[in-house]
Formats: sequence, C-alpha cells, structure tokens
Amino acid sequence: MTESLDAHRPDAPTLAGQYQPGEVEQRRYEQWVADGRFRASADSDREPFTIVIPPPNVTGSLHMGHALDHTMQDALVRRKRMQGFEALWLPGMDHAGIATQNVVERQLAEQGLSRHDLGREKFVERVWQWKDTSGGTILGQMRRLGDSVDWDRERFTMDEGLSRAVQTMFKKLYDDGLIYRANRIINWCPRCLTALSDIEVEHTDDDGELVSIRYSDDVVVATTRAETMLGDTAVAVHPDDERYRHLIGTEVELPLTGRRIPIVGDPHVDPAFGTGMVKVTPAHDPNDFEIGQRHDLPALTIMDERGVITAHGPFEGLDRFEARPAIVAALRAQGRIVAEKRPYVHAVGHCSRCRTTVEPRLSLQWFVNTSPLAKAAGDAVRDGRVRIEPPELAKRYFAWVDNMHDWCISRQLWWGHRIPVWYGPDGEVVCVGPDEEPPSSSGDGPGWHQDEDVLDTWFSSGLWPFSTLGWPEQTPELAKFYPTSVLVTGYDILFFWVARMMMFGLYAMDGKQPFDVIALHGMVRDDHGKKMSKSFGNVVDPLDWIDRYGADATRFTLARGANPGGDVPVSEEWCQGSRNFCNKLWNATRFALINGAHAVGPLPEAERLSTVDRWILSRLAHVTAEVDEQFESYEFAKVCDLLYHFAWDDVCDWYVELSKPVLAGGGESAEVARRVLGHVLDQLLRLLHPVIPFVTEELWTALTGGETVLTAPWPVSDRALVDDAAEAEVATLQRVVTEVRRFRSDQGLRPTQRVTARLDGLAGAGVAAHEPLIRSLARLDPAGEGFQASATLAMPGEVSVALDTRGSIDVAAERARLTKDRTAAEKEAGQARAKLDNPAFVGKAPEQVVAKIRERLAVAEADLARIDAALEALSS
RNA sequence: GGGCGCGUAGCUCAGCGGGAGAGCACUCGCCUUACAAGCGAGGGGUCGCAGGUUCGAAACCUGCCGCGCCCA
Repeated sequence: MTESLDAHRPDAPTLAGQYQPGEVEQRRYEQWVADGRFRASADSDREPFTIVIPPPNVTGSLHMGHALDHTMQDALVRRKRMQGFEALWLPGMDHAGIATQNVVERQLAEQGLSRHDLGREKFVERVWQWKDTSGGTILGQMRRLGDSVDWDRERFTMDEGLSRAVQTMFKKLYDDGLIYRANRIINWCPRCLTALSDIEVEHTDDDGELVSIRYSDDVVVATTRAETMLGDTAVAVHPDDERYRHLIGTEVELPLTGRRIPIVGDPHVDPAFGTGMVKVTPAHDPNDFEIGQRHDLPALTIMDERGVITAHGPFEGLDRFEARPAIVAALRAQGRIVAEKRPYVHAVGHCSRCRTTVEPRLSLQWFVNTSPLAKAAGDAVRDGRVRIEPPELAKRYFAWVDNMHDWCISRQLWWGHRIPVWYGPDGEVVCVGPDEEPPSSSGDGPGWHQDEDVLDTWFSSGLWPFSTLGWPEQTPELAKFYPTSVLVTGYDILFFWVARMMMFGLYAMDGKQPFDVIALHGMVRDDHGKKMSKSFGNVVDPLDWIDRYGADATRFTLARGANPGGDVPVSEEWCQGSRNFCNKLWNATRFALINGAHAVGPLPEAERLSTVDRWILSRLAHVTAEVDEQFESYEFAKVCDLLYHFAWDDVCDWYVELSKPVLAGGGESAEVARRVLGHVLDQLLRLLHPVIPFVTEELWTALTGGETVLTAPWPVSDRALVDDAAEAEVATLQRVVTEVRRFRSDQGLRPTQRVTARLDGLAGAGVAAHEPLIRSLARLDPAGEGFQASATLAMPGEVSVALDTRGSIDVAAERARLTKDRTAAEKEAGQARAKLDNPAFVGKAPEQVVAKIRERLAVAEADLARIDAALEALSS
C-alpha cells in the first residue's frame, strides 16, 4: 500500500486562457514593496550581496539602455536574494550639473529671464524646486520594470550626506596635494559657459576647411582654424626637418597684425602634415599650449568666453565662425592664401550636453592629479582584486587608466557642489572641511570669498559606492555592504565613471576596491544593429513595450540578447516572442493546475517514477546546473536560452504531451506524474524568476500556494536525478515519434487522421514499454484484423513501423523522402570513410575521436541498408 | 594617424580545433479540449577573400577587402 501523493489544494486557482501582464504587474510590485521584500538590513547575519545602481540623471527618463542595465542588475540581485544572501540593490540619482542647469535655464528663458536675473541663491532654489516636482520621473518608471531596489535607501548626489562626502573627499585630496589650481588649456563650451572634462567632449568627423597661409616667402602654414592666427605667437617646424632647419631661431611677421613671431623647432610637429610648418597658438589649442610651454612662448587670448573675437580692429566683435571667413578673405586680399581644401573632414569636439563646438580655452581651473590614483586603479584590475567581465574589455580599461590626463573638476555652474575653497584679501587660499568654519564667518575679517565654481558631477558620482552607504561616517551599512559585489554598466562608461569610482574608492577606502566585479554590457540597438537615435527615428520606449507586452517580455527580450560586453539588438517582433514565451509558461501552469499538479511533499521515490519522469528530472538537473553556471559568469543570454528551450521543448512539447495519457489514465502513475509536473514547474519558475519576476510570481504562488517566489530557495542541481538511461530511452522514443510524424506530414495525412500500424523492434531498442506513448503521440492505432502494411518505416536501432494507409500511399512522395534520407546517409558515410581511410588521421587523432567516426560510419551504413531495402520494397 | 573589435541561414546573433546552431522571418499541413500569443513537419549557409599551421580549421597564424567603436 503506497501512500497517496495527491495533495490537491481545494483552493488551487484556475487561470485565464491568456496571461494579461498589465493586471498583474502593478499589484505584485506594490505588494512586494509593502511587504518590504526589497529591504536589506545591515545587521543581518546573512552574507551580503551589494549592487549600487549607476545613478541616472535627475533629468532623465527610462530608455532601453536603462532597461537593459536594470534587468541585468535585478536578475543578479533577485537570484542572490533567493540564494539567501542579504541582497542590497541601492537606488538613486545624480544631479547632472550641466544638464539640469540647462533644463531650468531653458524654463527661465521662456519667461525672458536668465539665471543672473535671479541670482545664485534663488536660481539654485529654483533648481531644487524643479527636482522635487518633475525630476526623478525615472524612479517611478523603474517600478514598472520591476526593479527590486531598496527604496528606503534611495540617495541623491546633492543630498546632505553625499555633499558631506564630496567636501570630505575634496579636502582629503587637497591636503594630500592631489588637487591643484592652474592656468591651463581646458575644453570650454561657449554656450554653457563652463569648462568640460575630456570625457564630456564628443568628437565627430565634420566638414571643415584646410587653408594654407603664406606668412612669408619661406613660411607657409596649413590650418583648419584660420581665425586663431590672430593669437599666434610662433611658427614651429620639426627640428630634424632639413627643409626648414635653417629657419629655426629666425622670426617672421604675422600677417594682419604686424607682430614678429619666432620660428621654433619642436619634435611634436609632423613634417609630413601640410607643409611641415605649423602655426602655434598657445591660448587656443592644447598641443600649441604645450609647445608654448616648452619654448616659453606667450599665450595670447583672442576670444572671450562666448567665442567672440576680442581684439584686432576689424575683427573685434565677430563670432569665431564669422571671423574665420573674414580673416581668410583679408588674407586672400593680400595674396596669402596659397591653397584651400573644402570640405576638409576632420575631428571636431562638441559639448556632450549641447553639441556646441568646444573651444579650447586658457583659464584658471581646479584639477585632480590623477597619476597616483590612476595607477592604483589599474593595479587593482591587474592584480585580480577587481575582475572585469568580459575579460577582453580590461584592455580598454588599461588603455584609459594608464594614459589618464589630469582631471579638470571645476565647472562654471551654479548647480552642484561648490568648491570648498576660500580666498583671503591677501591672497590666502584655505580649503575647508565639512566640520570647519569657513573663514568669512569666523571673524577673520572681511574680504574673504568662496570659490564661485562647482565640482564636476562625476566627482560626486565617483564616490557613489561608499558615499551612498554613509561614508565618511563609519556606518554599519558601510561595514556590511562595502566593497560592493558587482557593478553593472555599459562599456561606454568604463572610462569616465568606472575609472573614477575605482580611483576614489581605492583612495578613500584605504585601498579597498569599490566593487569586486565590473560586469559590462553594450548598447541597445535596433533589429538591424543600428544605434537607437532620435535622428534615425528608431528609438523604442521601454514603457511602450511594458504597456503592450508586459515588463517580463521586455526584460526577457533584453536579457536574451545580453551577451557579455556585447551590444543588444532588440525588435518588437522579438518582444512579441518573449510575450509568447510568458504566455506559454502561463498555459503550461494552467494545464498543470487543471490536472491537479502540485508541489507539496517530497518527490516520489525513484522506483515509483516512470522513465519519462526520470528523464524530465534528469533534464532539470542538467539545466539547473548549467543555468547556475551561466549566471555566475554573467551570461544572461545563455541563461535565457537554456530556460527557454527547457521550458518550451522539454517540458511543454514533450513532458506535458507524454504525461497527458498518464494523467488521463488515473491511478498511481497519474499521482506520480502530478507531483513530478508540479516539481518541474516549481523549479522552472524559480529559475526564471530573476529575469521575469512578475509572471513567475503569479504562477508560482498559484501552483504552490506559497507566499512569494521572491524568497523561495534558489534551485540547486540534484545530481542524483541525472539518469543517462532514461535520457537515452526518451531520445529513442522521440526519434520514433518524429519519424512517424515526418512520414505523415510528407504523405499529407491530417493530424487528426488515425492510422493503424504495427510497431516492431521496440524491445531491441529498449523502448517496448513506451509503445502506448508512441502510439499516442504519433496517432497510431493498433493493427487489427485485415491489417495491411502499405509502408514500412525503418529506423535506427532495428525499430520499424509498418503502417496501413488504406492503400493510399503516395509512392512518389515516399520515394522522394527516402531518396533524401539516402543522400544524407551517403554523404555522412562518405565523410566518415574518407577520414578512416586516411592513415594520418587514424594514427594521430585521439582514440576517442577515431572511435566516434567509426561509430558514425557504422550507423550511416546501417541507415543506407535500411533505406535501400525500403526503396526496394516500394518498387516491387 | 594610433588602438580595440567584428564579418556564420533573409534579419539579429551564439559557437571559437574533431558531426554547421538559435530566435525571428519563410514553406506546407492543422481550431489534435493548456496555449492560434498555438500544434506538427520542412526548406535555407563552399562560416568575407587568399595563403599558412594541423591527421583535421568557421574556430589558430599572416595578408587583403568590408564594417563598427574608442582615442588623437
């Protein structure tokens, strides 16, 4: 007497015929938050797992890039949570200095106002107002995606704690001599009126002009920026250039100005470019600035902050782009233009915020001396403390950190962290820490003023992995969750943000890295591999997909395309496919519930399991192990692919179909099948939950009666369930069924049409017990009185199926089918034989490989014999 | 100009030394009581080109052609 396995839940819900995500998602998400499922505690005994979100701009909204980045992070965090880690995913935003200031300035401009009309204090107040009311829409959008972030820990780079961190860091770097102020050439945006760091400049190949100007009979220079000649203070040639060596040390008169400027020899000059002579404008070109320094040349600034010419009579007051043709015309009038090339395509820098052409500008700015910091940032990856995934991208990282320039951190903005430096009336410079009184209010007398500038936004986001955890205070959060576990971001941001966090983290946290792993992904692209851009009109709004197909479908589409470090193409059709997959899961579970499947109690003992049960459990064991492994190496695409095929092919197409007759038959075998089906779905839904959280939650709770799949233990592969014999048997069964189906299809038999058949040789192939299943799936009735075989299908392993098609066999179709098979078998045999006939192969290839080819030849020859016999029978 | 990477089925991509794969698209047949957002079957590729290494190359090496990205 065996104990009944059935534990029917009378409350088991019935599911609708289709999955409707919209209805489910909001309800589930609100419940998760209300139940505190995403909260992480610093006093937990559990091992921590931490991800800090790459903070989106406060001005931003959710785009596909975020959706991809967040899907990956959420999948990692949800899995770790299921594995029992104290999993923290910390959300927040950065203040996006230039971008945010631009937004508010535009609003003011509509009222005909500038920020100067309001004054600094009122303007900043206004920006805060904007931030509070319409900033941060992206946070609401993250809920639609299903992000399991700890909302209680949301941070903003401008909030009090993080501002304190910024000031602390500035002071620390300043005191260590790693921050300095200097007059340097920096990238300047004449529209935003601020300095930019190198990485805020985007280079594009633009049409320009290359004009060659004769300064004297001996001196001709080529330039794309003729207008800057007004600021030339030298002409340079390569010191080894035979053509011009004799000119070094002489002078030439600069046209239009009458100034005499020296000719210098500098190895930076490329003798092959143009005439091999270059004009040197130290105040308006970074390379020229360096040449100027080497030769002690004066730097003449000829433009104001808006790019307007400030000197030289007729050109004064002209914008830089008006001045260019005017100066060329003036030079031409003097017969000094000896060559012109238009269009001349060359790289031009643009402000990454407003696209304005960047103007190199000599000005007094604050810099971080990055050399010691960048060295440490490189070493942390070199010595393995920080792992970059995929490892190939480490090369790019090194290329950046090993050649880093000093970082210009001052911005001529009002929105941001104001530089904590005060200047005294007698030239004093004081850097003030967070707990120190600024000199202006400490009775040191009048005349003190604070630096007007603010810090680059990246300065504060560089502190993100620890400022968000409470640094500079030694908080329990910092102790528990730092270093963070993984940083997930795009390779496009490796240089600026990631490298900065590495430098700051190692420096501020006594050499402890900000994260153990940097997991990189690429850009989301359209279904032709094109970058999404407004000008192309191929931008897809993830919220649109979430509305129409569900968050799960959107996430699955992204995760399925996410190969490490690779770009991720998406299309609406693929999203529909993902939606269909969710619906497939829905219906599989629906079928299971209708048939009384459940996940209560232990699995039946091995001897009570059918071969088919043992097969699906064996498959489950393999898939679980593989999925787990792929997750560990951030192979989201492989995780999705494995689960997709396991769910659809193994579970739905075969296990469910094979179980139908068993379930219908009732009795103990049906009881066992109900439990096994329930178990497989239970585990499958858990494995899928990190990627598609909503539908799996809905189905898992319906199936198991459990409270939430969110904290259900993550499946562990049970190697004891691996069953090679069962897998082989089911493979044979599948082959027989598929062969019969193929015959039926080729013969044009309707799926509903039953055909009588006699099955021979099943015992020899070890599948005698499965005859009923084979008949069921292949729709074959038993041969009875008057059975007359009109066709015989011979299959590998001595199995043959004789079918009675009432004499209506389509001989031509059958001959064509067999001939096709014969060609394939012949090719196979030929290839194998060729190899085996090669003594070098037999002699040098590993024994295993040779054996495999021998086996292949044997199978192919047997197939040939079988097919020939069938063809013979067909013609007689 | 320097560096990195990529060219595999119509499209997008896996595979990266031993039988050419997936999704979508395509063709044929089906409302087979979980699912037509579905079921069954099928077609389709001298793996950019040319050399080389190897018993064996889509995979490794060299060169060329084409494309992309980053930096200057």
